[in-house]
Amino acid sequence: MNKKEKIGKILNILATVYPDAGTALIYKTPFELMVAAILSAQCADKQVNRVTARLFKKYNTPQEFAALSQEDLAEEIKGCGLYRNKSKYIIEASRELVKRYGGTVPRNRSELESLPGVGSKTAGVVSGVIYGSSALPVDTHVHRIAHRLGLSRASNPRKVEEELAGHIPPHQRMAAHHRLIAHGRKVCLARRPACGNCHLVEFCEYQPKEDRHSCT
DNA sequence: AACTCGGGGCA
DNA sequence: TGCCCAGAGTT
Repeated sequence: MNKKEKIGKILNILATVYPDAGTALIYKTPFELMVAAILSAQCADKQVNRVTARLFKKYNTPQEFAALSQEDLAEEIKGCGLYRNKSKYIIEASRELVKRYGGTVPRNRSELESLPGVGSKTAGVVSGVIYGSSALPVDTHVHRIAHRLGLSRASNPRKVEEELAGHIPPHQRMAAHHRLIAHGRKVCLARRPACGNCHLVEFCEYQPKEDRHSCT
């Protein structure tokens, strides 16, 4: 079985186990999606949704966010952690959007990554949605699972993405992203993976140690 | 490569 | 209570 077949089988299994993964990630505009993606760092979606529901009733555009002070926005986004960093990133990114992109969110990943607070994973999510899911953002979960399944040995997330995406049709990549994350949170945990409940054991090269459970 | 930011979820 | 995050920037 070559790697393409292996990935295909894995994604088919994940599709049956996590059919609805990622369907809640819907925002009205690319800009609101970008703000939500920045807020998502190290924070569960549930909290992000609670904060953004409140936040977007007051402000919706890059122009409005660009006019806020960091202190004011920090107060608005309390509840999903890292609020000082995130408020700074969101305001500076908004100002950059107004200044360089006419208040629109760029669709190019390298342009997105040049924005404050927008790194590899966030840029991948934003451009993935805008591009109709051609990206396969690699976060810590996707990264860890790719290693355990023997799908990539790279340490750079973008390199991992290249190796995976090459074997996945463009329109299936974002779904794969969300399903791998769902699997990483529920079963393929970083510390104590629930290998007994895993549907992918036949493809997995990872053997948890007796008393120590490292990442790779 | 290691460190910082941070509140909420969960055992 | 302590431990752990659906990251990104800095040193």
